Amino acid sequence: MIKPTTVAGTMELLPVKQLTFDKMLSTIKKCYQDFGYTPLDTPLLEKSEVLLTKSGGETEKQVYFAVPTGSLDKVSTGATPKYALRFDLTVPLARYVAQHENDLVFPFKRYQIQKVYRGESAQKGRYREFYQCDADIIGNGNLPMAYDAELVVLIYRIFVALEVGKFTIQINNRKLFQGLFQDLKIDETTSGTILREIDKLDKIGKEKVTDKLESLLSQEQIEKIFRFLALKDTPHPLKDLSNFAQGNELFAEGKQELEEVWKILGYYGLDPQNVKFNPCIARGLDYYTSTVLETVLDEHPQIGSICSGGRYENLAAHYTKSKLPGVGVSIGVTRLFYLLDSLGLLEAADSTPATAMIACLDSALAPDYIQLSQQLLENKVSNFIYWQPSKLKKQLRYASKLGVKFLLIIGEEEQKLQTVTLKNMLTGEQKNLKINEIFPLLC
RNA sequence: GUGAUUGUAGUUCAGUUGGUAGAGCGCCAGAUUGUGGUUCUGGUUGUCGUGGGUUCGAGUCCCAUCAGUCACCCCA
Repeated sequence: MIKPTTVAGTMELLPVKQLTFDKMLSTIKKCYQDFGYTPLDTPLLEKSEVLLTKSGGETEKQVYFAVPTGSLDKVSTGATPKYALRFDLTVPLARYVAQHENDLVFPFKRYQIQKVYRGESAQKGRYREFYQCDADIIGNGNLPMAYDAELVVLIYRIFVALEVGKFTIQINNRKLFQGLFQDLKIDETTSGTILREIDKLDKIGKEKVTDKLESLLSQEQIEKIFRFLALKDTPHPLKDLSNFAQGNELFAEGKQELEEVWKILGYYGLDPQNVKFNPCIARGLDYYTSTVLETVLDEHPQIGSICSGGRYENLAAHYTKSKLPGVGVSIGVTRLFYLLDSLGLLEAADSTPATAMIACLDSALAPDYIQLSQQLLENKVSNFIYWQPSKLKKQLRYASKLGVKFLLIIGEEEQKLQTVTLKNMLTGEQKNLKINEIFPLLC
C-alpha cells in the first residue's frame, strides 16, 4: 500500500474545519461584493512568458512549471517550460486587464479568491499552495486616491466581520521613502535593501537594523531615517512630515496623497484605533509605488501582516501601452486561518453540515422521513436523513459527532400519533410535537 | 539557496549500556430491547522511512538516500 500523504506545504482540512474555512471565505466574498467588486476566475495555468514578466530572480525561483503530458523528456534541456502555475493573482489580473482592455469598464473593480502556488520549502504558516483573496481597482489613465481610502474601509469591514479581535491597518506611502532617500542622496539599489531592513524593524529591533544599515550609509543618513521612522509614535505624524525632505517633489507628492487618503477616511468615520499612519511600513514588493498598507492583529503582532496591499502606478506595463494605475489588497487566508486555528481563535460552533438530522428507525417509514425532510426544506431548515436503520444510539452518536443541532425521530409511536420527537442535541431536551409545531423551534 | 533537527500503530509519543516492540488518544464492540457528547469493560493496529554496513544479534551503532519539521532569505 502507498502511504496516503499530501504534498508538504498544502492545507487539507477535516470536515468541521473545512466548514469553518469556507465560512471565512464567504464572509470575505460577501464584503467584496458589498463594495461592488465583481468576481474573476483566471486559469491556474498561465503562459510562462506572461507570468515571468515580473522577473527578478526571486519570483522565477518560486514558480512551479507545468509540463504537458509526454514532454517530460524536454525538461532536462534547460528550456523554460511553456506553462507555469500562477504564484499570485496580481500578474494574472494585469494580463486579464490588458487582454480585455476594450471590453472592461473602468475603473474596473474585481475580487478573486483562488489558490496560488509557490515553490518554496514549507514552514510554519508558509504554504506552497494557498488561497489569496484579492480585491483591486484598476483605473484607465488615472485613479483617484479616494479608492485607496475605500479599500481601507473594505478591509476594516472584513476584519470586523471575521471577528479576529483588535487589529490595526497601517498605512504609508512609498513616495515618502523615495523622496527621503533622494534627499539623502541614496541610490536606488541601496534603497531597496534599506526598505527590506526597515520592514524588519518590528521583528528584530532597532539595534540590529542599525547594524545592518551602518555598512551602507553614513551615521548622518541613518540618523535622519530613524528620525523619520520615529514619527510612528508622535501624536500628529502627518503634520510633522513637513519637517522632512523639504523641497523634494516626490516627498511632497507622497505627503499630499497620504493627506488625501486621510481626508476621505475621515469622512467614513472609522475608529482611529484601527487605522494608523506608520512610516515603518515598507513592503518588499517592488511594484508598489504609492500607498502601501499592512494589517496586523494587535493581540498577536508576532504573526505579522495578515493583509497587505498598495497602489501601483502602472499595472500592466508589460502587456499594454495604456497606463493602468491600480490599488489592491490581498489577504492570505490560508495562513490567516492556520494562525487563528493554532491560537485557538476560531469559532467552530456554527460549523455543522445541516441543522437537523432525521433518524431512521424503520425503513418502512421512509415515506414519512422523506415527507418530513421536504417540509423542513420548504421551511428553510437544512436537514438530512440517516438512511441506515440502526440502533438509535449509533445514530445519536453520529449526529453529535457531526455537530447537528437537532434530531428528529419518527418511530412506531410517533407514526400512530402523527407526531415527531424533536431532540435538541445541545441541551438534550426532547419533545413530542405535531409536525407544524416544530418549525419555529428549529433555528 | 544557507543552516539545524526529526523519522517507531490511524495519531501523539516512550523504548533504558545493542537481546526479535509499548502507552495515551482515536477506532470497533459491549454495560437488559428507542437516547449521544461523561464513565466502565473488552478488542483492533506495526516490513520501527528506505537501502547498505558493523555484530552471534540492530528500533538502538556507522554510511548513504528519501521524506517531514523548524530557522534564515523572501513572502501571504
